[in-house]
Amino acid sequence: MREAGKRTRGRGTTARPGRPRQAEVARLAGVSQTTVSLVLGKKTGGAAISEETRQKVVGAAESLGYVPDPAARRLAAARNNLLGVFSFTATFPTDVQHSYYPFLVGVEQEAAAQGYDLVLFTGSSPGGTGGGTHALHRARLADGCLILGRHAPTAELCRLVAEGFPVVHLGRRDEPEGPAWVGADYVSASRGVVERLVALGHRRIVLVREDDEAPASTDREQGVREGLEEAGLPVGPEAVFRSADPARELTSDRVREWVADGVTAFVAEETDTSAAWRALNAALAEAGLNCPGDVSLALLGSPPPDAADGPTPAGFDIPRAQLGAAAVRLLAALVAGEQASEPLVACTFRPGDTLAPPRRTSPQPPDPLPGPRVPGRGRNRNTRTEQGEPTQ
Amino acid sequence: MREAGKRTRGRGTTARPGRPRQAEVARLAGVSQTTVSLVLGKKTGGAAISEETRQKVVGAAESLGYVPDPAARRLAAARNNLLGVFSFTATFPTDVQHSYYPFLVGVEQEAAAQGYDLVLFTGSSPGGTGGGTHALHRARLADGCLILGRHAPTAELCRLVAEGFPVVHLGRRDEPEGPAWVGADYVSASRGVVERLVALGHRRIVLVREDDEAPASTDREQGVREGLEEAGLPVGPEAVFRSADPARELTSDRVREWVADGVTAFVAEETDTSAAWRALNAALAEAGLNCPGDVSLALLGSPPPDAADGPTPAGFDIPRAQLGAAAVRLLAALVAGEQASEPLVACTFRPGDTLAPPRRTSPQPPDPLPGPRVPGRGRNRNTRTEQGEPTQ
DNA sequence: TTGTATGCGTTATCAT
DNA sequence: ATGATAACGCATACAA
Repeated sequence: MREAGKRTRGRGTTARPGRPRQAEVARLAGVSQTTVSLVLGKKTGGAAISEETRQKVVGAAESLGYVPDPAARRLAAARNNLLGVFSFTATFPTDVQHSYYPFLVGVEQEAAAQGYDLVLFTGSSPGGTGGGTHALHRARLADGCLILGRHAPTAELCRLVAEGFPVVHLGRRDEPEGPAWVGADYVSASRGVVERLVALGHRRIVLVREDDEAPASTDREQGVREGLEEAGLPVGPEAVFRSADPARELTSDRVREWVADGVTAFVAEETDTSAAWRALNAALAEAGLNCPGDVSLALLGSPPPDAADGPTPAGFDIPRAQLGAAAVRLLAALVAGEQASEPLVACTFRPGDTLAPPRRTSPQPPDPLPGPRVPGRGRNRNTRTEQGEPTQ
Repeated sequence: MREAGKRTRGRGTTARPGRPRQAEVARLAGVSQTTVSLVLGKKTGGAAISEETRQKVVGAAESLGYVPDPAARRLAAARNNLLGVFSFTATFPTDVQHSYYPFLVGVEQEAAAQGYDLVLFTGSSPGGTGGGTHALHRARLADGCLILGRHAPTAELCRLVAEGFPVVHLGRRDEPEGPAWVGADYVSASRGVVERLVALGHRRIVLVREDDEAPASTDREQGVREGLEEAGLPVGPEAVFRSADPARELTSDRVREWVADGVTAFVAEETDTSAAWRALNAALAEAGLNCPGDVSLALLGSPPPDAADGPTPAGFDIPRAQLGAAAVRLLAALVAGEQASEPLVACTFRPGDTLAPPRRTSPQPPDPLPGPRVPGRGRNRNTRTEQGEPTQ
């Protein structure tokens, strides 16, 4: 049935006119298609190919303007060199501030380096093929998949993971059976900040944070606690001020009280809103305390863009590009069947200009580093924030 | 030869564990693979499929998490719902200023709306499968492809186009056989700016531009000329100051001369460097002329970000997101085999605060509007910029 | 060293 | 209304 060449070409909707195939190159070069594949694929594969045939093939290919068909290549190779990127808010929101752009910088670079292209799954927006909660199904189109937003449908996600599909989440996750992830090492970074303060001579340091259970928050607190503990400083409740509404509850009176009580440095967590940081600055200003002089300040994260003109707060920056790159590396490793290693990426310390040694007028005894001194009403230091080391 | 199932799986380097295929869906549903393809492909193809089998198939596919393999689909000459994005500088450069981000905003939105996912081909960076000048080859994995940078290898590009592969370039192109494109309507926008100036009473207007042959430059000039002509104002060489090095050649003396000669308004083109605009401002400042008072100023484009604190220059903004969206719409149309329509996207006028009526002290006769002023838009006789409508 | 045969997953044609 | 079967273009185990 079917005469030769009956409908050999132009079957599909996208008729591809004269694209030369390996077979034609082969004919022109007087060799077999296999040889063409071998030569053009550069796969010396242990064996060699006579320089003569190689030349013939290359010449023929060139004169025909042969280019390999990626679809065919990928179909045959059983991989498509595609890494999916899933963001459960728009990947490119109109407000650049909240975008994943900084991560994408690293993602793209590393993907290119690893030889992958990126598939941007156009979010959970309607109109997409999958649509809605089933959006994740399209992920299988790629060799593996990167999750960006925090609002991925957990069930779907875990299903993918359970089925062995390589998935990496950008940002920490706590599910035991959840996807692999990479995240910033907030604990170490925060501890490092406290260490600097201690090194400068500060002995009473207060962390100001919002009332949030996000890992990003609890990690920072743990880091601060570790730093304090390490220096033998009190880690009791008086070391942390936690408020759901810092703007109102963090008053100038409260600040004055702290300072009178011997506090010489404040550390604020950084969040979407920077509420803690803003409130702290406002309260200090209202209390008439200025920053490097009267008290030292540090911000556990990058300053909000609208504060670009003030003094640069000391603290740390999240290496977003590196995080993106790390995520891609991890994903590539998973795709290749290798095992993943360290999911944490170190933050970089930002000296800023809000740090100084404490005023000597404070009521602190000038003793160096006191031992594990547990102050009067100190509850025990319960550093166990219990989120455990990442298992990935 | 070859026993059945001898090496059916795991041939490739990256064995993808359980990526379900249509055959497995078929087995689970108790039908043939063909039926699965029919059902999942929604191709009613003349025949119908019993609702019962359809349900079985859909159910099986869903429970298996089946997703069609894009490569296979492509190879079989079908569509992917994948749109390629090719940027010939990094898609996400570290310097956000120069990025395609604003375009991508629209691209993503419109792609989602049209039901496409995006494939970001990781630039011309080495390490990519194709690498170097052959980077464009990978495009064929998608149904069509968007070109972002200005440095795409023209030959390859035209080849794709010649072979009937849907390609849309973001930004004007002049090749007759080149890809379809969408671009900002600089001509109309520039003409509009001149019209405003004229409406304010300006009769002597000078365009300051760099020495560049890019369409973006010549279009602006043409728009200005059209605006002048329309108002019956002189469009001779004295209306355009063109310089390869405005910073040096656009002196304060030159500016004073113009003003003495009756010039009351300047229009500067906007480029990468904003050289014309900067030079103009510098010269005016040095000449002691201030802006809305002594002369009116307009900028044919968006002001450079580092000028954010000065007065907002009047002029127009390029609706980048809309451009991106328009590009996707066009590409989708091409993929669907439809014909393309209007490649130009209108810019939005920016009033700014650098415009005012001319000083009455100038030697202009206060006569109203001389000449054939056509107030309406008469949108073209136009744009005879000769790049013709895209032939796609 | 080169050629032969076969499969990758899908769509499309033609039989049933 | 379904099921075989043949491509699509390339890569590879295996034979020569």
